[in-house]
This record gives sequence, structure tokens and C-alpha cells, in this order.
Amino acid sequence: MDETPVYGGAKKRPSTITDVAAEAGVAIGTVSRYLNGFPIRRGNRDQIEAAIAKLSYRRNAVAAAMKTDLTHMIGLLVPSFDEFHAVMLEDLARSVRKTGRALLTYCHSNDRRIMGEALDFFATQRVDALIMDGAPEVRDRVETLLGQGMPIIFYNNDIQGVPADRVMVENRMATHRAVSHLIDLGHRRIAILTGDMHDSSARLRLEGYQAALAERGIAGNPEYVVDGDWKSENAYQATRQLLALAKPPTAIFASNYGMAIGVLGWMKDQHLSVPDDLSLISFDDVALFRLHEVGITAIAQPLARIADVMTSLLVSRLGDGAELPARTMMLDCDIILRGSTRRIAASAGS
Amino acid sequence: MDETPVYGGAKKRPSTITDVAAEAGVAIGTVSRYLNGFPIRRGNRDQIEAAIAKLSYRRNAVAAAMKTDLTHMIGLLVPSFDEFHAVMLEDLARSVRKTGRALLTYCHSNDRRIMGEALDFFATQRVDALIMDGAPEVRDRVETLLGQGMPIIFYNNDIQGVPADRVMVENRMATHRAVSHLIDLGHRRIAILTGDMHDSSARLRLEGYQAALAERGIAGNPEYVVDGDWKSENAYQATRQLLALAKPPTAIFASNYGMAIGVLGWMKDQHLSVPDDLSLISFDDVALFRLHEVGITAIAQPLARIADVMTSLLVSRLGDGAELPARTMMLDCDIILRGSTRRIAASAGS
DNA sequence: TTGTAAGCGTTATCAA
DNA sequence: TTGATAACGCTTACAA
Repeated sequence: MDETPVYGGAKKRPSTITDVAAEAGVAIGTVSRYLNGFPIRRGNRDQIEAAIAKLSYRRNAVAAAMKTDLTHMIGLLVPSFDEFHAVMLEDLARSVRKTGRALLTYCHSNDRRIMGEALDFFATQRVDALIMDGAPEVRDRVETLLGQGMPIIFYNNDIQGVPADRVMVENRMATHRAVSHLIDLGHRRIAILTGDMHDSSARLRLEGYQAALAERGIAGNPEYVVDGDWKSENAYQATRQLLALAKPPTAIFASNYGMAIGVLGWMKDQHLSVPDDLSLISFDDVALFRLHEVGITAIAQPLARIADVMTSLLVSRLGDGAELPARTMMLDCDIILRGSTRRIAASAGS
Repeated sequence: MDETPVYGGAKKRPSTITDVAAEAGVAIGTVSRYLNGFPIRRGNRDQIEAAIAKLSYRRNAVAAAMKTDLTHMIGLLVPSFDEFHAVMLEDLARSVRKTGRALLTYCHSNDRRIMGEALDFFATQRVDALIMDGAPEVRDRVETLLGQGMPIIFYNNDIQGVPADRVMVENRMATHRAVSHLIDLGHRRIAILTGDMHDSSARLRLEGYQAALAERGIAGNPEYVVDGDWKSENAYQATRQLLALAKPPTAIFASNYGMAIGVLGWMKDQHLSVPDDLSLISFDDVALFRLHEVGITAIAQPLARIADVMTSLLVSRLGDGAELPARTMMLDCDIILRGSTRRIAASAGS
């Protein structure tokens, strides 16, 4: 069967360790040891290197993985490759690459069915570890994977009580600071566009907002708390409604950058000015906000650090730290002050 | 050896097809046939399904891949996850996912050494196919992979003469059209910021620019052709120099969006206006250009179509089209007219 | 329709 | 240090 002639002039199948061993005149065990960095007699080493070059041999990681149970692939499950995830991915890919691994990416588009498929896919592919935005819908599958020894890291959103590692940012504190800043600037009528309240990050950001107001003795106004569901379009409409109130807010806190863009869109369409007619702060900083005419004040997640921390968590988990208890890493966010927030007269904000 | 007790309460290792067969009281061949959709006797099927559920069994794709030589992974090699690639990746991930595969992503940061590592990594991982931005530096490795039967798709930039599939956009024609549009608006002094001339896309865009000028009898001015190397910072400096010329250009064509941003940066810093002081067209359309105050006229690559075409090319290659000759798919670009290009008096532009 | 067993390309064990 | 060989978990003839 192996006699089937190969047409097209090219040797089809990649060569194997057996080919290399034959070419070099040594046993396959010797080649394997060479490949894995064990000591080899000088002469044999040269033979093997020559054979590898001649055959353009590349180790078959699939076969190796079967023995070692190590695929050198990290599963990454993200909702989409929006600006936020793209930057995170960039940093993560780089930092994972340095450990000799690569990312197997799956994008679930916020479809819970696809999230399940993704988890199955990763289980099937036997990725060495998994990084994902925690979503309560797939708790069972996640627990199964953890039970089978798959290291999992949650970021962004949590699934409470699951014994996995976590890399989170100080959502509550950062929002608290941002809203306090608005208060310092004289704002009293401050609205928030919240994310999807199923997500822990949305809840924590709302808590930070409420705490900041309460601390300064500002009564919360339910009209100022709008469910934006993370979406730009909702934020666009919400801005319209907020500004139509009898007492419109003088400032809006957008719980993510997409909703901040929705706010900007409405303001632009109405020929209203940020910050003259409305101050705006966004959770998440994106390139657009830096390049925007006045600049948008934003909470910047430390994306590069998130990536690094994830990677070192992974390395420790995949090294000798497999049995350590789950760890949660909390990272601070910076508030980048730009032109979208302005001081207003105390009277105007009451 | 298998007797080693497992601590921690959880069954560590994932279960295997053998476990399922034992649990269900059938042979492993039967389980395998069930998994692969072959007909199974009703009773056995129920037994197997129950066993799979009980053991939360997931097929080990690593072992399967060893037999079938199919990993269901597509390698994707990109320079970075900038805005352009992020959107492409989003579409590609979705469209690849529908075929039951996922993307193994590697980011080379324009480092030729890392590009080589990436190709080795993909070879080692035995991805089913590879999508990459063509770069002449790795021609040898690419040819080796092709010789071993790995389907490869180039996008964006070509490696001439290599028998791979290609998905390209009409760089030349789109640039020609864009520049012609500037001429139609009365511009005569039109500058171009070129990309890195090692890249075929940069060369073709320059050709389109030159052809458009020549066709309208406008003499090319070498001072107006600036090597921007795709980089924002270079474009920033180049804009300064161009506008300092005795006869400064009235319009700039930026060969990619990064350089267009550099131009905008300089204009903003100098309190100069686009389009009043300078018209601007960018190759590549990004979210920023839509949201920009006046809007930036841009050439939009059909990213979703690129992703679809790549995927169908892949599917055909991995199906029965393995022996087909290499195909090149050329896609048209749209020119999105926005506010950054304005009509000028014919006299002003001469 | 099912059971049995060979084999995919490695790694790892064991003698030599 | 090396060679020979038994796994790893699956697919796929082949025989029943």
C-alpha cells in the first residue's frame, strides 16, 4: 500500500522520525532523545542533524501529544474580536508564544450554544489550558473540564464558586474612582449605562457607581441608571432618553467603550458637544478615544499586564503548580484623563 | 501502575473510548463507529450514549488526528492584531467555525525569525491548512510545506511563483480609482505615502497611483512619493515634510490606515484642517474613520468576503480539490466617500 | 452490525 | 549512550 506512486513530483507526506533514524543510521530512540535535548554521541548528533535537514523533518506534535498529553496549545474563548479583545489577544499571543505555545482561538459571538461547542472542541483537542470570559451558562461543562484536570483561567467575568484561576480588574474600585472624579468636577446628575447584569463585571461597575454617589451623599436617581446591555445602539437610544429628562444628567458613565461610542454617536448627530453639553467617561480605553478630537476620558484596563499574569498563571499551572489552590489575581486600572470631562458650576449640577 | 490512587476527589484523566466501550458493554470499534456516525444497533446506541454522558467522554482529537491526519485546525499567521486583522479574524473565525474547525493563531510582529518559528510550529502541529500574509523571507519553508501537501493560502501580499492559493484584493485598481477621484475633484498635486516596497500590496498601490496620474496627463513628482513603510510615525513626519514643500500637495493618498492616522495626527497637532487644508484618502477602512468628525474617505477591503472566500478555498482544498491547480481569487474594494476629500479650484491644484 | 487487531509517530522503559 | 519495544487512544480493515 505504501507503494502507491506519488504524482506531482513532490514527496507528499512529511517524513517521520523513522525516516530520520534510517537516514542517519541510528535507532529511533536515539533520534527522539536528540529531539528532546538529551545527550547524544557527537557523531550520531551530526548524522541526525544532516538527516533532519535533508528530509526537512519536523517532529509530529500530534503523535508526541498522544504520549505526553501536552499539545502546547492554549484554548482562548472570546465573545468577539472587538477592539478590546484584539489588543488583549495581541499581548496574549506574544506572551504565550514566548513559552513555546500558541493560542487556539474560538469566538462564540455571545451565543451560548456556540460556547458549549467551543468547550467541547477544546476538550476534544486536549488543549493544555483554557482562558475564557466566565459565563454562568456553561458552568457544568467548565466544572467537568476542571475535574479532568484542565487548568482554566477566567478573565473579565466570573463564574462564582468554580475552583478556577482568575485574572480580574478592580471593576468596582475603578468605577468608584471615575465617578468620584465626576463629582469632584462638580457633577451631581450622573447617569450610568450598565452592561448586561448577568455579567459580574457589569454588576461590580454599577456597585462602584452607587458607592461613589452614596459616599458623597448624592441620592441615587433610578432614572439615571440605564441598562445598556453593553451595546452601542442601546447607548445611543439611552442617551436620547436621558437628555430628554426634565433634569438631564450632566455626565454619563458608560460601562464599556461600545456604549461610550453610542453616546458619542448621539451627541454628534445632534450637534451637541462633549464635554460642553455632557461629560463622558468610558470603561475601557481604545485607540479611538486617544485620537478623538477632544479625547475621551477612560478607564484603561492593563491589557499587557493581564496577558502577562495569565501567562505566568498558566506556566505555573502547567509546571509544578498543578495542585495549588485556585488563585485570583486582581489588577488595578488607570483612569486616563482627557477632554471629555469638564468642571461645571456646582449650581448647574444639582 | 494504573492503580495509583487519585487524590483530590476528582477523577483526573479524561475517559477514553475504551472506558466508554467497557461501560456500555460493547467493543471499542462499535463506539468508534457510533462517534463517526455509522449505523449502530439501537440498543447499543443507547448504551453508548448513556456511557458517554456518565463518563463525560469527549473524543481525543489528538489520537484521532494521528490516524486520520486531520487536526481540524487551520493555522493563521498574521503580523499583528491591528484593527484590520482583528476584523478579518472575527469574520474568519466565524466562517471557519462553521466548518467544524478552529484557528491556531500565531503573531509574528514582522520579525522574520518569528515567522520561521511560526511555520515550524504549524508544521509540527500538523495544521490542516495555513493562511498567511505572503512574505518573501520564508519562501523556502513555504515551499517545503507545500511539497508536503499542506494547503496554503496567501492573502494581502504575494510570494511570486509559489504554487499556493491566493486571496487578493484589486490593490492597483482600487488605488487607481481613489486617485482618479482626487483628480476629478480638481487635485493635481497628489502625494502618496507608500508601504514597505518589499510587499506586493505596496508596489501595486503605487502602480495604481502612478497609472491614474499618467492617464490624466499629470506628471509624476518624485517629491510626492514618500516611503512611509506602513508606519504611522513615518507618515506623521512625511506629512510635515510634504506640507513644507514649495508646492505642497493638496491631497495625500495613504497606502494604509496606519499612515492615514499619522497624517491626521500631524494635521491635528498643527491645527490644520482635513479637508480644508488637505484632502486625504486611506487604503483600508477602520471604525475610527467612520466615527471621525468629518469622516475619512477610504478604500474598504471586503473583509467578510475575504474570509468567506478563504474558507471555501480551504474547504475545497481539504475536500476533493486537493489536486487542483493553485487558484487566485481577486476581490474588488469599495471606495467609501466621506468628508476628508473636497473639491478644489482647478487653479489651486496646478 | 459487531469484535478483533494492526498501525499512526512519538516517548519512555529496559537491557545491553 | 544506545537499540528494541511497549504503550498512548483512536480509526479502519477484515473476519465473523
